[in-house]
Amino acid sequence: MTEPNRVSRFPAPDHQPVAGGIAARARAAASGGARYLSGLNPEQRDAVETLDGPVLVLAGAGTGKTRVLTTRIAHILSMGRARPSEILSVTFTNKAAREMKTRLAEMLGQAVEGMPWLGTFHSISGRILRSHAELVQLKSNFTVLDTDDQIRLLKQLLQAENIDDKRWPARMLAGLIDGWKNRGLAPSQVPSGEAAVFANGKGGKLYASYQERLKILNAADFGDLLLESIRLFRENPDVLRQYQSRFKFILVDEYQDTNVAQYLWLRLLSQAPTPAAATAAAAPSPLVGEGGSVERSETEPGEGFSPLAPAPADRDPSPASLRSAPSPSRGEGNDVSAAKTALKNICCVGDDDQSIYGWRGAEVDNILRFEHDFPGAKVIRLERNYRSTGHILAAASHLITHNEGRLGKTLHTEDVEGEKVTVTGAWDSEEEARGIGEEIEELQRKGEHLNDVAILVRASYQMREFEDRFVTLGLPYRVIGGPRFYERAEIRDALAYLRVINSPADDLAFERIVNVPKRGLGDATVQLLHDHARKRRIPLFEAARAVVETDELKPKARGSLRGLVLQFERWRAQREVTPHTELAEIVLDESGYTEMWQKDRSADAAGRLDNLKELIRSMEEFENLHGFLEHISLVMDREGAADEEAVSLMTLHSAKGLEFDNVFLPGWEEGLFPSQRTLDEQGRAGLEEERRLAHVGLTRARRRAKIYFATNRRIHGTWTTTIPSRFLDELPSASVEITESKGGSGWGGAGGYGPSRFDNVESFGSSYSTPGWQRAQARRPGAARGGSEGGFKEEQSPFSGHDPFGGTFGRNKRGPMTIEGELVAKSTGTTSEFAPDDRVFHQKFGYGHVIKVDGNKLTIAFDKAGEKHVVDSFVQRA
DNA sequence: ACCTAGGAAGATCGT
DNA sequence: CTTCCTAGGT
Repeated sequence: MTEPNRVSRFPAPDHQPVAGGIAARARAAASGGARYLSGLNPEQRDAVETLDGPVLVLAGAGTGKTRVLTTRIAHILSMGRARPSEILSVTFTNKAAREMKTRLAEMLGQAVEGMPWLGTFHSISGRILRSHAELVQLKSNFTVLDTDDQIRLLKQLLQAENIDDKRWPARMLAGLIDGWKNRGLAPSQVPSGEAAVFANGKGGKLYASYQERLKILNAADFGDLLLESIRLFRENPDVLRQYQSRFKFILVDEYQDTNVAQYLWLRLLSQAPTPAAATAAAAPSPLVGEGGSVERSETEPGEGFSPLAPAPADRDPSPASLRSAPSPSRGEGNDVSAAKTALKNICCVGDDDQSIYGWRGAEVDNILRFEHDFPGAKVIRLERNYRSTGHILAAASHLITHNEGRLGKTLHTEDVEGEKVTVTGAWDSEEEARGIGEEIEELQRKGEHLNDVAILVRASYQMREFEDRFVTLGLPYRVIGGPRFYERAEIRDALAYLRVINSPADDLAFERIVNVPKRGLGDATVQLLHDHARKRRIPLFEAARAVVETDELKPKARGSLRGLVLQFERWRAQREVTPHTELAEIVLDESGYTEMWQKDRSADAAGRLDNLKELIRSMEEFENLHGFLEHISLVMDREGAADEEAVSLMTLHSAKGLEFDNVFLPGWEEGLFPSQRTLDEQGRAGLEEERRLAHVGLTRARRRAKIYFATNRRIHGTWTTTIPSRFLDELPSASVEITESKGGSGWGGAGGYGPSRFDNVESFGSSYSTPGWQRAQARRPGAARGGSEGGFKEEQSPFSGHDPFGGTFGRNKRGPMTIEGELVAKSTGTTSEFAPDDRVFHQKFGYGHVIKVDGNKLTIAFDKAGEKHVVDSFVQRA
């Protein structure tokens, strides 16, 4: 996959496009008078055609940002200004990278493999790091640790230091270390004041020993990918030079989300090669700067803008001040013109109003200071929105004006006014879900496609309610960016096996699976291995191999461990002769891992086995095990069948960059959105970020934006009354319509809920009086506590009108009852193939038995998930 | 070594 | 209401 040699073979003096290559094709595409340029508005065109010097494109939501980026690449190629491999193009998410590849492919006709340096900051950094791993004390097959591994490792360190991990949780330390890494700070660079806040001054030391451990484990965490490549560049100017001369053009997407480390990384790469290299590389490179780059490198890597000599920590530990620290050295000596020619052709695209990753270390400051950081930069604003109707855009624009400290853009559209943004109050979160469910069904009847409908939530725990509701309704949905595929336990276990095969020093992986499935190797055994390993400074696996030869273990454990060691050795040998997918199957099989789940009768066991199959399927795309493991933690995200009609359910964060005709925005309540925690921790800056998030949410909508809030929401399991979000008051009334909830009572309406709501329960008919229902109620003692197993809460909670069959009850005479009527009528028309007491299996809820049948709607008591109402096509006979 | 019950603590956002 | 962790029983 990656060719380690590729980089060192560079630089190639030849700028002629390779015949038949991507560039040639781009040229061909351009032959008709640059056809790809037509259809761009003047600003977009300017952004595409301004190739020299730094460019900042301020692109508001829906103004054609991605189009500009991809067209710009096409333009560079077709002008013959660079070859595909000389363009560095970074995005934040894999999704965005993929999107760009697809769009480019459309524009140029496949051949995007020719763009090797299009990817996320992390994947590109990782790739660079692997080529020079030994220079940062790693081996090229190093493991990328995810958050879970990170925490476990830190826990071990805390234990070793005898620090009470109750008082000083590993999570907190992980957060601190992440923060430091985001700011480009190595252990020695952390301001002592900050290093002291954890565990009575041990924070800095722990960070240092964590980094040491990582090297021993041949591992890097996410932050390291950037931090270590920065170090690589600084400590090895020749390596830096290679990349500097390689990349003729740099493009950055979502620049507003870059953190300090990413800024530094970009900054290093965007310099023209330093003099030492200039003689070698600059000559055949007429593209970069005029007359070669003879300027003194005001940026001797390491000094110039290093946050190493940052503001005294006691002045103000806020990131902003640390961030501004480098500026004096950067700005001083004002040889602006020199700096101008020293900088490469870097084009950053972003929108300060969509900066929503402050918590991850993003510095809006980066974009606000662009002109300062890249002197002579040209700033281009894209303000014409091609996405949303007038009212939606007006609402979003007006809302965001409440933020101070923005660069200021005025979005406008030539689209029709369209429908007003609706704001709907629901009594509680269940009603909210019900209301949205019904609105979606209504949209469906109007002929809308479910693919054009999205629900965007602030926090992922809001999703559950919708999922439950949609399962009940039989409404297809897909969760986007939910729990990451590779974060699932079974995937991580499987990967751990493969990791141990690939890299015997991977102690974390070994520890994870040494007793999974159960092999009788418990804490005591593992402890013994640890002692051995530490004493002799060898990996756990080696320790195991050695210990098996002694009689330190009880015979049973010893035999079991020996078996495991032998198995691994066999697998490693097989690796040479067996295709990696096959090997994976063998490993999962022989280790007993598959069997473990096959025997498991719990609800999700079947799903887990499916996931394992999917994992193996996904391995096919890679040449070998090594290549697969390299990419897995960075690139892997399951991409469900996207062509099926389904409502999309996701967080606001993961919605960035997407658009839908119909967007539902539930949960606009104080405390949830804006999130209390953000407010507490970041004050006004936090509030502004939340507001930007709201802005992002609204601008995802093309034709309909529907905001909801609930008056009561369950927080930590207890019902709490909430107040509507302040953001609602910040919407322009002319573009907003207050509507009544279709899911029941509505909040503002005359009196809302009366006691009469309950009166209606009886009259609602069959469902509550049927024997099945009563039996169900009788056999559910949990109901007395508030329905711990789902459903049946209406008994003691006057708030929740949970209706078994997905309709609405209550006294809303119009709409809802009709809908219910339809549903009931439909359901009684069909006869289900199921009967009470049938044993069934459900993809999501697992095994259970049928309590009641009503047409195609079943009431099922699931073994694990409690009682649910589902459409019969969702279950199968067990 | 394994399992279970029970308590305590805790919950954005994601490469 | 969850998940995580510990303690105690087998």
